[in-house]
Amino acid sequence: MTSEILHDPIASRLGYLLRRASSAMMADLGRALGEIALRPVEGTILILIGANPDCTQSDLGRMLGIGRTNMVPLISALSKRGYLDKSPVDGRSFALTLTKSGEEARRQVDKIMDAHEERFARLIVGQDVAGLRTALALIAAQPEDVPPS
Amino acid sequence: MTSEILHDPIASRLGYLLRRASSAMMADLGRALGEIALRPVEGTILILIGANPDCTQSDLGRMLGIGRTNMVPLISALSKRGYLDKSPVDGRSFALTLTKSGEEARRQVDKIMDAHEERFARLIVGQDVAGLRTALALIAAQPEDVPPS
DNA sequence: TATTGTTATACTCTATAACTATA
DNA sequence: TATAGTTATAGAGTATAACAATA
Repeated sequence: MTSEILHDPIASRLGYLLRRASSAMMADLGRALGEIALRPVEGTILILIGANPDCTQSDLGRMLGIGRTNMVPLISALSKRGYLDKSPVDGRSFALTLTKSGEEARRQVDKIMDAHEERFARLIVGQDVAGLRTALALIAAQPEDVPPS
Repeated sequence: MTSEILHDPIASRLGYLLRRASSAMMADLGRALGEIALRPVEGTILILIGANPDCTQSDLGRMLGIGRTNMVPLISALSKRGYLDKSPVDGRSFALTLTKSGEEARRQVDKIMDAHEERFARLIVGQDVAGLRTALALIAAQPEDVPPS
């Protein structure tokens, strides 16, 4: 068993390659963002609020494909940590903005994500990166992406 | 908020594209394999045992990046379902083979996975699919992939 | 001493149902 | 009637510690 050569008819499947590549890259980002005690999804939320001040947590959920119930603890944690301000605008929703320290964290996330991307870009230098992005975007655009309301 | 145009500075990140593409493709495979009441990981295990008769569950775990503790319920479920035979070879490990119905299930999985891949191949026709595979394999080969012993 | 299989456990991620308040 | 936020809960997926039997 251990001494035998195992062959892997699954390794050539596009879906499996995608899953393993995604997993490797997410693990790297998780390690990198661990330096500032943020998870990838939390870093992403800071970036998105920075780019879309006064958006709601439902807006973020729609962008990220995360159901509104699962947004609650995410926004709550970032808020308790002093990174977010929630100002009622609607009576039922809150406009989200970054606090001073939230903006500082966002800047660090951006820097960490840039370095993370650069590490992987070096791996695939010589490949058609633009084509890779196009192909991934086409695949990602497939429905699935119909998260719970 | 809802009427505003939200912009998404994260959508251009390679890691995010990978994650969304992987998620979309896994969801599609999950739906497709749902027809025979198997999850992607279970279908994959049937394929791998078919290609590697007499392998152990630890062998499979190493191939898939799944820790040995988490292999237990997977193999147990497929075995209870009558898809696997476990024959002791070692005193401490079992040689896994497909039963008649396991082999039949494996054939169906293969067919379903072929159709699933074909659906997505059509999406990216015209793109450099070989280059895509190469890039994904390079990314997937990054460590991470150091699962618990 | 290292490996295989196992149990128990815990944490994250994701999904559903049900509720309140508001538009 | 639809939407925003919330709570509670359940199911995957993944991780660690600890143990017994075997190599």
